[in-house]
Amino acid sequence: MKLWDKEAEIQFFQEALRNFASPEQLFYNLKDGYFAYVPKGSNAEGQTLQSRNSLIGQFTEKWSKTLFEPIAKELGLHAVNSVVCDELGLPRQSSADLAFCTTNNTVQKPENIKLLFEIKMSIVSNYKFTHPNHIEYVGDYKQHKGNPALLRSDSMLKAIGKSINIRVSGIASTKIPIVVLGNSPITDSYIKKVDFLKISGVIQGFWSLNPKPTNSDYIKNTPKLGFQTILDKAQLFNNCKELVTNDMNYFSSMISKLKLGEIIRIASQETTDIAKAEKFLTLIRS
DNA sequence: GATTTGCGTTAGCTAAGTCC
DNA sequence: GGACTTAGCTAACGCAAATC
Repeated sequence: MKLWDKEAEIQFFQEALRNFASPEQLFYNLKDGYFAYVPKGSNAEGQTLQSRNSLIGQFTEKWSKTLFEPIAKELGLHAVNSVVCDELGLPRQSSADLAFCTTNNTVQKPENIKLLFEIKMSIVSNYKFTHPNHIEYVGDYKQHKGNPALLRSDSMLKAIGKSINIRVSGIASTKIPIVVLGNSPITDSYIKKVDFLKISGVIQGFWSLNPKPTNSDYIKNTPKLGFQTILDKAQLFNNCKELVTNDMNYFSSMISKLKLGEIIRIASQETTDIAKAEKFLTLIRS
């Protein structure tokens, strides 16, 4: 299976049309024909397409599961959609889109979840539909009005908010890496933020699974790799392996140097480095 | 120096769907 | 039936750079 590309987007439309969806559910019905997005310079004629949302959401979540399944297997894990875990603030109504777990169940204990993914993917480029089932590429994301995936500020904020929500749900979440998956680049205004989110440990990365979203310029990676464009499956595998095999711990605080120094002094009395770290983590959370 | 333009963001709305 | 989720669009606003 390949990474995200035009064929994946065309496949989505054709599958949806074959199964149940009408052209009106999937495309803007404009003067010049049916379009996935409103081209720049065109008028939306009052339309705001809603009917595609849940369809593309379901498609990208299943698509991601299929892409990650062999990777999970290689690491001795299962790729599971819609994971529920109350201790992590993931109820049934707002489950994790995708996760690597030790079992294939939807309802999971925190200790069996090894990696959490939040998926923020959409149709990226623009396409024109003509009856009965012809779909033609008409331009990249710079040529239409809509902002796909991670280029939308509210998608970024939603992903960050959901991750924070997990991080503040309790210490059970501190051992689980969180990754946001997209299929577009990010905007300039989020470059510093994604790097800071990675350095501070809140989110381990924003990964675009779309190696070539446009032929013109786009942000491929940020300086600290808070955002990365995934170019091949080997890179994807290595990234996942690193997150799953390193025994990592998230911690955060807002304390005085005096208090911090005290914690370090007490922790450093332990004999081994691991024991020092464990003592430090206990103290900083108390 | 004043005005225009562009960008990023928030608030609010929409339609379709899920869950309880 | 009600609460909530989702992604897209519009209106409005603040701000700063560009232009007149």
